[in-house]
Amino acid sequence: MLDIRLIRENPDVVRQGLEKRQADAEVVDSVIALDERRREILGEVEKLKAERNTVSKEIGRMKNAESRQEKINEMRAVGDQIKDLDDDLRGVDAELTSIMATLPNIPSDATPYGVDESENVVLKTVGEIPQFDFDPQPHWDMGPALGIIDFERGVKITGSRFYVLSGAGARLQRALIAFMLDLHIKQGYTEKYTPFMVKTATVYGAGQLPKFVGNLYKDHEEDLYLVPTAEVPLTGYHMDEIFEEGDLPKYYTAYTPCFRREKMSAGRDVRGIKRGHQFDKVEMYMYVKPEESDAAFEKMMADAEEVVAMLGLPYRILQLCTGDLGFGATITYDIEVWSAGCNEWLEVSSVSNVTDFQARRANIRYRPEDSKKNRFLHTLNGSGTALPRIMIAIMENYQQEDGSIIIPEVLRPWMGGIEVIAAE
RNA sequence: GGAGGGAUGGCCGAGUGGACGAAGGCGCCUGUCUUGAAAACAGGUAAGGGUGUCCCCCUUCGAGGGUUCGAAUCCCUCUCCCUCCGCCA
Repeated sequence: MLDIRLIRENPDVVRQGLEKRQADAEVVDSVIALDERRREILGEVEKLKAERNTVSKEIGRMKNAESRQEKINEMRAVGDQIKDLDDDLRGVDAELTSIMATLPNIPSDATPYGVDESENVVLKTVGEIPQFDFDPQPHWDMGPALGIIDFERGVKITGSRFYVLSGAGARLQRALIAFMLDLHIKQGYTEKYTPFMVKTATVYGAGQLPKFVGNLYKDHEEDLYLVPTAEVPLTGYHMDEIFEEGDLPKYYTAYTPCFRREKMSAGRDVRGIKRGHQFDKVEMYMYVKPEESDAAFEKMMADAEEVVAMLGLPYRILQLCTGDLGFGATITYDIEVWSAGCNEWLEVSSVSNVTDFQARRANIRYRPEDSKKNRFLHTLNGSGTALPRIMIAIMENYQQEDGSIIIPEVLRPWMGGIEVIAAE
């Protein structure tokens, strides 16, 4: 959610921000009109309420029955007016917030302008793209051949875009999760195990609603959503709370499965495990003071980078342009790893500074030491990292001619010492 | 799933139609006293909003509706928590 004051006082900043994102900037005008109307009604209704409050107190003290009744009648009329105005106000308010809820965050000045993902900027590329003296296979061939990914069983028990990991494949994923969580703990994050189902207010607070209803799974009977990312419960974790300044920053990491309907990507990436309706992810999340969020962003980025670096995967870092930024983000870096079999860069992490956008929606503030006024804090989120795609990169980049896979050294402690995954 | 009880400020806890944004206590802050601290005493101590800026107004006593001139207090709906029974990993 944007600050209504920003829109009121600097509408051009907001318009330009929306335009940079290739979003419709005209809504700003309706927001301003509604805001004006709202404050107009508010002024009127508050004046009437003030009158009613003072007169009602007088009535309580009045002895003379006649003049007392007269005042009561007067106030009854005032009460009717208040009721009408309150109804108007409710209507205007609802309309205003429903529009506000659909406005994305304003891009940071540090985010380069661009129309769409084709204009994202490669900041750096690290590691050598592996060369093979044989034809490297894609994971969707390797997985079934090694008996570690079972696509047919996944489809049988659930449907398309579901798969079963088996034996060393399942264990590899579990090793990666443990490796990442342990690394993030060392980097200063506190591990959280959160609910995988959340209520509407929680999804709204993280900014996934109302805009992304179509991508969420929902239990309509209980009115609960399956989390599309750990970012959602980690935002909700401190919803409606006020921190003391000294309690910040808070760094959290959490493993969760993520559930996404992928309605927008129907027919895309249907092969392999690149885009499933259910995938696992380890997430990093930060609550920080506004003046610290730029530095926090750099830290989180470095922390995510360490994951892929330690795994020895060739990767590159992309800075998203304004046209490709996520809904709540002001600035985002993506990490992509190379996959030798699919022959493409795979996005495994996305680190964003959301500034006060989620904090405002979820009502998360802190009390500055030198001020009475509570302020919204800043939140950041980043994957550290998404499991299936990391699995793809490991399988494809560490493959050998006989179809076996070498396990990266750093994972072996969690693999029971297994060094190679080979066909039985 | 069945039966009952509850939700008030940072915490405990009073309050069943008017002087209650809310007694009292704890905690915290400031001042007096003190070389300093403690104690004692005095004062202060919620959030949000407003074409208000040290003065005021509005809203908020789990949430949302309603009754009333006036609601923490009465009515309705919902949520959450606790106790007992049943079921269960």
